[in-house]
Amino acid sequence: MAVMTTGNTSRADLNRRRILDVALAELLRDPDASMDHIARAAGVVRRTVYGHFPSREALISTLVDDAVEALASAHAAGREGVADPAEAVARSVLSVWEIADRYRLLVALAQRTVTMQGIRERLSPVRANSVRLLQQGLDQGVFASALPAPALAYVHEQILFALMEAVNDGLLSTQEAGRSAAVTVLTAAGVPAATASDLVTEVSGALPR
Amino acid sequence: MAVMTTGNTSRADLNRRRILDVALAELLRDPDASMDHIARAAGVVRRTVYGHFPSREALISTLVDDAVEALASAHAAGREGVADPAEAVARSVLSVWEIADRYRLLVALAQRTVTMQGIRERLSPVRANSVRLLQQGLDQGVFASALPAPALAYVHEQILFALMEAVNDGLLSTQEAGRSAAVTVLTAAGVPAATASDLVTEVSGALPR
DNA sequence: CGTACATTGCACAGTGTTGTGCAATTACAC
DNA sequence: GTGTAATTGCACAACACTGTGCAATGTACG
Repeated sequence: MAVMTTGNTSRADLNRRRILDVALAELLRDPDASMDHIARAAGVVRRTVYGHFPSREALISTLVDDAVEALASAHAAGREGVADPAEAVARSVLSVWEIADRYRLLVALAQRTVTMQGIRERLSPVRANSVRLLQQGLDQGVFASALPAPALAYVHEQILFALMEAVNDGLLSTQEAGRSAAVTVLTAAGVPAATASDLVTEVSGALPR
Repeated sequence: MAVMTTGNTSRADLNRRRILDVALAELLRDPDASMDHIARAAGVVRRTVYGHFPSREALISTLVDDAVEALASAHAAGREGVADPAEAVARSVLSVWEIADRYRLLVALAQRTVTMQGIRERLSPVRANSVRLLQQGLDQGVFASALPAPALAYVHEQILFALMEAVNDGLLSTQEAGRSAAVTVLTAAGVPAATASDLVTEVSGALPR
């Protein structure tokens, strides 16, 4: 009986991880994908999935937990120790872009009445931070939008998803898409296009990458 | 046997219309809403819905037909006889905004693999027009975005939906939301915020309303 | 009133999905 | 190899939804 610490890679754990990865992809394609569909896509029989997750709800819940955590930390990482709202937004978008697929799944599942009524609640603190940041920018006159901050946050979010779809359809490369997303979000908020572009290249160049 | 021309309002026709209206709303909330759910929301029994539409597919198909037609004509109306791409975009957004809910349903249904594979195809000419218009703006330097026109079209579309949700959540009034949508779309495309705002107020003031 | 038509209530078969049980089989470690 | 754990292949029961049939009820209209 080997002592199992975090990071072990037994056969079961590999399967579990693969199931989660495939489930993310499949649920992104169709939020109502069946357990059988997910299982087969993961190269596994439906019964095996139930060996790892007691119910469909549990599987999705695990996905949601991971996504919320990843989103919150990505969002926070982007704006820690940054005073300028525009720069904070730029860094935040670049950071969130890395996990945008999980973010998108969260929103897709939250829209669905059937699946988890708690997603919106668990998402709201993150969104509140986003709104606060945008409000700062509006107050300081860095952003010139006529929209109230909460509405601007919706726009912010949907721009990310629009560019994800663009990447999905081969209109954009993944790397440049992150920067494009940041620039477009800033531009939509009312930052002059040239300023936004310069800011993002500067910020993304200074990233610890 | 009365001669029935378009515009009659028998009891059956009223029910049919109400079912369609309610179905639009319910399917917008949940694209997989059951026939029973839609029927009850329309104050009718499930069997009655099948009296008007032979199948769920047929009901949705009717909705889709109306939506595609409405979208195409709204989109066209916005840019007829207008030379400036920015003004055309502004008018187009204002026009499409009137039927944005039907537009949104189309996109929501198209994402669903199960429901109608033909929606994307029937939507593509409209989207092609949108892309062409945006491309003009980019070529003439009216729009300053670094995004390719097709990607910008995705952003354009999602901004509309974001502001619909904002209206839905009471963050914006319906009337001002239309103008805000136009301004935000233009701003996201790289038109300076002040210019966009002026253009839209001018255009919307000149609208035959 | 009586006729025509729309709606209702119920019952039904077919289908897809979820979650569970259990025995057989397979992979991995020692 | 032997044993332990995971995976597989069925076989269930329960449930929700679709689409149809038919008799009963309701509603408009002359």
